[in-house]
Amino acid sequence: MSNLADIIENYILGKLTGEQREVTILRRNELAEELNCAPSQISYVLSTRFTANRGFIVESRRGAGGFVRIFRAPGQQIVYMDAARVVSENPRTESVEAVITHLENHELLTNREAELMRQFFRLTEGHWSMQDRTIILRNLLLRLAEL
Amino acid sequence: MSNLADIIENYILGKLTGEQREVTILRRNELAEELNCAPSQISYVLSTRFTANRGFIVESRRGAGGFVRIFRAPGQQIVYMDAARVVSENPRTESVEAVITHLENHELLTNREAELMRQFFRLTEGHWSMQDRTIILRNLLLRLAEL
DNA sequence: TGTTGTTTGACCTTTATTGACCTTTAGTTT
DNA sequence: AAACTAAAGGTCAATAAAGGTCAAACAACA
Repeated sequence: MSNLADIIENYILGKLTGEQREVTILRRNELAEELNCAPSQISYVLSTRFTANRGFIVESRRGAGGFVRIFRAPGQQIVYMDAARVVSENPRTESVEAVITHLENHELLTNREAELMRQFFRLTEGHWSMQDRTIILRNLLLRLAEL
Repeated sequence: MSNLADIIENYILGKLTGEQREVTILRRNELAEELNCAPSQISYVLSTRFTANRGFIVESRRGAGGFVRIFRAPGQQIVYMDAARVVSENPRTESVEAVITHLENHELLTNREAELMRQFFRLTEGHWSMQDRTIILRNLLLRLAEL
Protein backbone atom coordinates (compact mmCIF):
# COMPACT_ATOMS: atom_id res chain seq x y z
CA MET A 1 0.00 0.00 0.00
CA SER A 2 2.98 2.27 0.25
CA ASN A 3 3.74 2.77 -3.38
CA LEU A 4 4.10 6.26 -4.65
CA ALA A 5 0.88 6.42 -6.59
CA ASP A 6 -1.10 5.46 -3.52
CA ILE A 7 0.68 8.01 -1.41
CA ILE A 8 -0.06 10.73 -3.92
CA GLU A 9 -3.66 9.63 -4.23
CA ASN A 10 -4.08 9.72 -0.47
CA TYR A 11 -2.44 13.07 -0.20
CA ILE A 12 -4.82 14.61 -2.70
CA LEU A 13 -7.81 12.80 -1.28
CA GLY A 14 -6.79 14.13 2.11
CA LYS A 15 -6.71 17.69 0.89
CA LEU A 16 -10.05 17.19 -0.76
CA THR A 17 -12.00 15.53 2.04
CA GLY A 18 -10.06 16.55 5.10
CA GLU A 19 -11.24 20.09 4.97
CA GLN A 20 -14.73 19.39 3.73
CA ARG A 21 -14.02 21.18 0.52
CA GLU A 22 -15.36 20.29 -2.88
CA VAL A 23 -12.33 21.50 -4.69
CA THR A 24 -8.62 21.72 -4.18
CA ILE A 25 -5.83 23.36 -6.09
CA LEU A 26 -2.27 22.22 -6.27
CA ARG A 27 0.87 22.87 -8.23
CA ARG A 28 2.28 19.83 -9.91
CA ASN A 29 5.95 20.60 -9.50
CA GLU A 30 5.57 21.71 -5.92
CA LEU A 31 3.79 18.53 -4.92
CA ALA A 32 6.32 16.42 -6.79
CA GLU A 33 9.09 18.15 -4.89
CA GLU A 34 7.32 17.64 -1.58
CA LEU A 35 6.78 13.95 -2.20
CA ASN A 36 10.14 13.37 -3.86
CA CYS A 37 8.88 12.09 -7.14
CA ALA A 38 8.84 12.93 -10.79
CA PRO A 39 6.27 15.55 -11.76
CA SER A 40 4.89 13.25 -14.39
CA GLN A 41 4.01 10.86 -11.61
CA ILE A 42 1.45 13.37 -10.39
CA SER A 43 -0.04 13.40 -13.87
CA TYR A 44 -0.14 9.65 -13.83
CA VAL A 45 -2.06 9.52 -10.60
CA LEU A 46 -4.45 12.20 -11.74
CA SER A 47 -5.21 10.41 -14.96
CA THR A 48 -5.62 6.96 -13.42
CA ARG A 49 -7.28 7.71 -10.10
CA PHE A 50 -9.06 11.01 -10.43
CA THR A 51 -11.14 10.15 -13.44
CA ALA A 52 -14.63 11.31 -14.29
CA ASN A 53 -15.80 7.77 -13.76
CA ARG A 54 -14.71 7.90 -10.18
CA GLY A 55 -16.45 11.21 -9.74
CA PHE A 56 -13.69 13.73 -10.21
CA ILE A 57 -13.10 16.56 -12.58
CA VAL A 58 -9.56 17.72 -13.14
CA GLU A 59 -8.73 21.01 -14.77
CA SER A 60 -5.33 22.52 -15.29
CA ARG A 61 -3.41 25.35 -16.82
CA ARG A 62 0.14 25.27 -18.10
CA GLY A 63 2.71 27.99 -18.18
CA ALA A 64 3.70 30.46 -15.55
CA GLY A 65 1.13 30.50 -12.79
CA GLY A 66 -0.06 27.08 -13.84
CA PHE A 67 -2.10 24.88 -11.56
CA VAL A 68 -4.15 21.73 -11.25
CA ARG A 69 -7.65 21.96 -9.88
CA ILE A 70 -9.55 18.90 -8.72
CA PHE A 71 -13.29 18.86 -8.15
CA ARG A 72 -15.45 16.27 -6.54
CA ALA A 73 -18.40 15.67 -8.76
CA PRO A 74 -20.05 12.90 -6.84
CA GLY A 75 -21.86 10.42 -8.98
CA GLN A 76 -22.87 12.63 -11.83
CA GLN A 77 -23.23 9.71 -14.17
CA ILE A 78 -25.64 8.10 -11.82
CA VAL A 79 -27.87 11.13 -11.81
CA TYR A 80 -27.96 11.24 -15.58
CA MET A 81 -28.61 7.54 -15.80
CA ASP A 82 -31.37 7.91 -13.28
CA ALA A 83 -32.89 10.68 -15.29
CA ALA A 84 -32.65 8.53 -18.40
CA ARG A 85 -34.49 5.74 -16.63
CA VAL A 86 -37.20 8.09 -15.43
CA VAL A 87 -38.01 9.47 -18.86
CA SER A 88 -38.08 6.09 -20.51
CA GLU A 89 -40.33 4.69 -17.79
CA ASN A 90 -42.63 7.72 -17.86
CA PRO A 91 -42.95 8.72 -21.46
CA ARG A 92 -45.06 11.79 -20.81
CA THR A 93 -44.38 15.41 -21.62
CA GLU A 94 -44.64 16.44 -18.00
CA SER A 95 -42.08 13.86 -16.90
CA VAL A 96 -39.68 15.01 -19.55
CA GLU A 97 -40.07 18.62 -18.59
CA ALA A 98 -39.74 17.77 -14.91
CA VAL A 99 -36.56 15.81 -15.45
CA ILE A 100 -34.93 18.49 -17.55
CA THR A 101 -35.83 21.16 -15.05
CA HIS A 102 -34.61 19.02 -12.21
CA LEU A 103 -31.23 18.50 -13.83
CA GLU A 104 -31.06 22.18 -14.63
CA ASN A 105 -31.82 23.14 -11.05
CA HIS A 106 -29.09 20.85 -9.83
CA GLU A 107 -26.67 22.33 -12.30
CA LEU A 108 -26.22 19.11 -14.17
CA LEU A 109 -27.54 20.83 -17.25
CA THR A 110 -26.72 24.39 -18.11
CA ASN A 111 -29.52 26.64 -19.16
CA ARG A 112 -28.45 26.31 -22.76
CA GLU A 113 -28.24 22.54 -22.61
CA ALA A 114 -31.67 22.33 -21.05
CA GLU A 115 -33.05 24.58 -23.75
CA LEU A 116 -31.50 22.40 -26.43
CA MET A 117 -33.23 19.36 -25.04
CA ARG A 118 -36.57 21.12 -24.66
CA GLN A 119 -36.33 22.42 -28.16
CA PHE A 120 -35.61 19.00 -29.55
CA PHE A 121 -38.56 17.63 -27.69
CA ARG A 122 -40.86 20.31 -28.98
CA LEU A 123 -39.66 20.04 -32.54
CA THR A 124 -40.32 16.34 -32.75
CA GLU A 125 -43.86 16.66 -31.47
CA GLY A 126 -46.37 15.45 -34.01
CA HIS A 127 -43.68 13.75 -36.10
CA TRP A 128 -42.61 11.03 -33.74
CA SER A 129 -44.32 8.86 -31.21
CA MET A 130 -43.85 9.78 -27.59
CA GLN A 131 -42.01 6.48 -27.25
CA ASP A 132 -39.47 7.39 -29.86
CA ARG A 133 -39.04 10.90 -28.55
CA THR A 134 -38.28 9.73 -25.07
CA ILE A 135 -35.90 7.12 -26.41
CA ILE A 136 -33.94 9.91 -28.02
CA LEU A 137 -33.98 11.89 -24.82
CA ARG A 138 -32.84 8.84 -22.93
CA ASN A 139 -29.91 8.42 -25.29
CA LEU A 140 -28.95 12.04 -24.94
CA LEU A 141 -28.90 11.74 -21.19
CA LEU A 142 -26.84 8.58 -21.32
CA ARG A 143 -24.40 10.35 -23.60
CA LEU A 144 -24.09 13.16 -21.09
CA ALA A 145 -23.34 10.60 -18.41
CA GLU A 146 -20.25 9.69 -20.40
CA LEU A 147 -18.95 13.22 -20.66
CA MET B 1 -4.00 32.38 -8.39
CA SER B 2 -1.45 35.00 -7.62
CA ASN B 3 0.04 35.43 -11.03
CA LEU B 4 -0.06 38.81 -12.58
CA ALA B 5 -2.27 38.04 -15.51
CA ASP B 6 -5.00 36.71 -13.24
CA ILE B 7 -4.74 39.71 -10.97
CA ILE B 8 -5.10 42.07 -13.88
CA GLU B 9 -7.99 40.09 -15.30
CA ASN B 10 -9.78 40.20 -11.98
CA TYR B 11 -9.16 43.87 -11.58
CA ILE B 12 -10.72 44.65 -14.92
CA LEU B 13 -13.53 42.18 -14.45
CA GLY B 14 -14.19 43.79 -11.11
CA LYS B 15 -14.44 47.22 -12.62
CA LEU B 16 -16.72 45.85 -15.29
CA THR B 17 -19.16 43.85 -13.22
CA GLY B 18 -18.74 45.40 -9.80
CA GLU B 19 -20.40 48.59 -10.79
CA GLN B 20 -23.07 47.05 -12.96
CA ARG B 21 -21.70 48.81 -15.99
CA GLU B 22 -21.42 47.42 -19.46
CA VAL B 23 -18.26 49.33 -20.20
CA THR B 24 -15.18 50.48 -18.41
CA ILE B 25 -12.32 52.74 -19.36
CA LEU B 26 -8.78 52.58 -18.13
CA ARG B 27 -5.37 53.94 -18.92
CA ARG B 28 -2.80 51.31 -19.67
CA ASN B 29 0.23 52.97 -18.10
CA GLU B 30 -1.65 54.06 -15.03
CA LEU B 31 -2.92 50.56 -14.35
CA ALA B 32 0.51 49.09 -15.00
CA GLU B 33 1.98 51.47 -12.47
CA GLU B 34 -0.70 50.65 -9.93
CA LEU B 35 -0.15 46.94 -10.28
CA ASN B 36 3.61 47.14 -10.61
CA CYS B 37 3.92 45.52 -13.97
CA ALA B 38 5.02 46.20 -17.49
CA PRO B 39 2.46 48.10 -19.54
CA SER B 40 2.65 45.48 -22.22
CA GLN B 41 1.38 43.02 -19.66
CA ILE B 42 -1.92 44.85 -19.67
CA SER B 43 -2.03 44.43 -23.43
CA TYR B 44 -1.27 40.76 -23.03
CA VAL B 45 -4.16 40.23 -20.66
CA LEU B 46 -6.51 42.20 -22.86
CA SER B 47 -5.60 40.18 -25.91
CA THR B 48 -5.78 36.78 -24.24
CA ARG B 49 -8.70 37.14 -21.82
CA PHE B 50 -10.89 39.90 -23.16
CA THR B 51 -11.40 38.43 -26.58
CA ALA B 52 -14.47 38.59 -28.75
CA ASN B 53 -14.81 34.87 -28.21
CA ARG B 54 -15.26 35.44 -24.55
CA GLY B 55 -17.74 38.17 -25.18
CA PHE B 56 -15.73 41.35 -24.95
CA ILE B 57 -14.91 44.18 -27.26
CA VAL B 58 -11.81 46.22 -26.62
CA GLU B 59 -11.22 49.60 -28.18
CA SER B 60 -8.33 51.92 -27.58
CA ARG B 61 -6.68 55.11 -28.62
CA ARG B 62 -2.99 55.92 -28.55
CA GLY B 63 -1.26 59.17 -28.05
CA ALA B 64 -1.92 61.90 -25.57
CA GLY B 65 -5.21 61.31 -23.82
CA GLY B 66 -5.12 57.70 -24.85
CA PHE B 67 -7.32 55.08 -23.23
CA VAL B 68 -8.56 51.52 -23.34
CA ARG B 69 -12.27 50.89 -23.36
CA ILE B 70 -13.72 47.48 -22.66
CA PHE B 71 -17.26 46.52 -23.53
CA ARG B 72 -19.24 43.46 -22.76
CA ALA B 73 -20.13 42.27 -26.20
CA PRO B 74 -23.74 41.91 -27.21
CA GLY B 75 -24.65 38.38 -28.16
CA GLN B 76 -23.15 36.28 -30.86
CA GLN B 77 -26.57 35.68 -32.34
CA ILE B 78 -25.32 36.46 -35.76
CA VAL B 79 -22.82 33.65 -35.70
CA TYR B 80 -25.45 31.15 -34.66
CA MET B 81 -27.84 32.42 -37.29
CA ASP B 82 -25.14 32.12 -39.86
CA ALA B 83 -24.46 28.56 -38.82
CA ALA B 84 -28.17 27.82 -39.04
CA ARG B 85 -28.25 29.14 -42.58
CA VAL B 86 -25.24 27.08 -43.58
CA VAL B 87 -26.69 23.78 -42.40
CA SER B 88 -30.05 24.38 -44.00
CA GLU B 89 -28.42 25.35 -47.29
CA ASN B 90 -26.04 22.39 -47.22
CA PRO B 91 -28.01 19.50 -45.83
CA ARG B 92 -25.09 17.08 -45.81
CA THR B 93 -23.56 15.21 -42.91
CA GLU B 94 -20.16 16.77 -43.50
CA SER B 95 -21.54 20.29 -43.43
CA VAL B 96 -23.31 19.60 -40.20
CA GLU B 97 -20.21 18.17 -38.60
CA ALA B 98 -18.11 21.03 -39.93
CA VAL B 99 -20.46 23.66 -38.54
CA ILE B 100 -20.67 22.06 -35.12
CA THR B 101 -16.93 21.69 -34.90
CA HIS B 102 -16.44 25.24 -36.07
CA LEU B 103 -18.72 26.62 -33.39
CA GLU B 104 -17.02 24.41 -30.84
CA ASN B 105 -13.58 25.63 -31.84
CA HIS B 106 -14.72 29.19 -31.52
CA GLU B 107 -16.15 28.53 -28.12
CA LEU B 108 -19.69 29.25 -29.18
CA LEU B 109 -20.61 25.71 -28.24
CA THR B 110 -19.20 23.93 -25.24
CA ASN B 111 -17.95 20.44 -25.67
CA ARG B 112 -21.13 19.08 -24.12
CA GLU B 113 -23.38 21.20 -26.27
CA ALA B 114 -21.56 20.11 -29.39
CA GLU B 115 -21.90 16.51 -28.33
CA LEU B 116 -25.61 16.97 -27.72
CA MET B 117 -26.06 18.30 -31.22
CA ARG B 118 -24.02 15.55 -32.78
CA GLN B 119 -26.05 13.05 -30.85
CA PHE B 120 -29.34 14.59 -32.04
CA PHE B 121 -28.07 14.25 -35.52
CA ARG B 122 -26.91 10.67 -35.19
CA LEU B 123 -30.00 9.49 -33.39
CA THR B 124 -32.34 10.75 -36.07
CA GLU B 125 -30.45 9.01 -38.83
CA GLY B 126 -32.58 6.45 -40.59
CA HIS B 127 -35.76 7.86 -39.08
CA TRP B 128 -35.88 11.19 -40.81
CA SER B 129 -34.84 12.62 -44.11
CA MET B 130 -31.66 14.65 -44.21
CA GLN B 131 -33.85 17.66 -44.96
CA ASP B 132 -35.84 17.20 -41.80
CA ARG B 133 -32.79 16.49 -39.70
CA THR B 134 -31.07 19.67 -40.74
CA ILE B 135 -34.26 21.58 -40.08
CA ILE B 136 -34.06 20.37 -36.51
CA LEU B 137 -30.46 21.40 -36.27
CA ARG B 138 -31.29 24.76 -37.75
CA ASN B 139 -33.96 25.32 -35.13
CA LEU B 140 -31.62 24.33 -32.35
CA LEU B 141 -29.04 26.81 -33.56
CA LEU B 142 -31.62 29.55 -33.86
CA ARG B 143 -32.73 28.80 -30.33
CA LEU B 144 -29.17 29.23 -29.13
CA ALA B 145 -29.03 32.57 -30.88
CA GLU B 146 -31.82 33.72 -28.60
CA LEU B 147 -30.03 32.72 -25.43
C1' DT C 1 5.86 -16.22 -17.92
C1' DG C 2 2.77 -12.88 -19.39
C1' DT C 3 0.00 -9.17 -17.98
C1' DT C 4 -1.05 -5.29 -15.59
C1' DG C 5 0.18 -1.33 -13.04
C1' DT C 6 4.13 2.00 -11.59
C1' DT C 7 7.96 5.17 -12.18
C1' DT C 8 11.07 7.96 -14.50
C1' DG C 9 13.08 11.17 -17.67
C1' DA C 10 13.45 13.28 -22.13
C1' DC C 11 11.03 16.20 -24.89
C1' DC C 12 6.71 19.12 -26.12
C1' DT C 13 3.18 22.66 -25.69
C1' DT C 14 1.06 26.30 -23.43
C1' DT C 15 1.04 30.48 -20.77
C1' DA C 16 3.24 34.51 -18.62
C1' DT C 17 6.40 38.38 -18.39
C1' DT C 18 9.46 41.80 -19.83
C1' DG C 19 11.72 45.22 -22.51
C1' DA C 20 13.17 47.34 -26.71
C1' DC C 21 11.30 49.53 -30.40
C1' DC C 22 7.15 51.30 -33.28
C1' DT C 23 2.93 54.01 -34.23
C1' DT C 24 -0.65 57.19 -33.22
C1' DT C 25 -2.51 61.32 -31.15
C1' DA C 26 -2.94 66.00 -29.13
C1' DG C 27 -0.83 69.91 -28.18
C1' DT C 28 2.71 73.51 -29.02
C1' DT C 29 5.79 76.12 -31.62
C1' DT C 30 7.36 78.29 -35.71
C1' DA D 1 -0.30 75.16 -41.84
C1' DA D 2 3.71 72.49 -40.98
C1' DA D 3 6.91 70.80 -37.95
C1' DC D 4 8.04 69.36 -33.64
C1' DT D 5 7.29 67.05 -29.17
C1' DA D 6 5.55 64.54 -25.45
C1' DA D 7 2.35 61.18 -24.18
C1' DA D 8 0.04 57.67 -24.78
C1' DG D 9 -0.94 52.59 -26.54
C1' DG D 10 0.81 48.48 -29.87
C1' DT D 11 3.97 44.78 -31.40
C1' DC D 12 7.12 41.33 -31.20
C1' DA D 13 10.72 38.39 -29.95
C1' DA D 14 13.21 36.39 -26.17
C1' DT D 15 12.92 33.99 -21.99
C1' DA D 16 10.98 31.72 -18.07
C1' DA D 17 7.69 28.94 -15.86
C1' DA D 18 4.60 25.95 -15.62
C1' DG D 19 1.91 21.36 -16.94
C1' DG D 20 1.39 17.30 -20.70
C1' DT D 21 2.93 13.20 -23.31
C1' DC D 22 5.02 9.10 -24.29
C1' DA D 23 8.00 5.33 -24.45
C1' DA D 24 10.98 2.54 -21.91
C1' DA D 25 12.31 0.33 -17.75
C1' DC D 26 10.69 -1.90 -13.84
C1' DA D 27 7.72 -4.30 -10.31
C1' DA D 28 4.00 -7.24 -8.62
C1' DC D 29 1.35 -10.82 -9.22
C1' DA D 30 -1.62 -14.38 -11.47
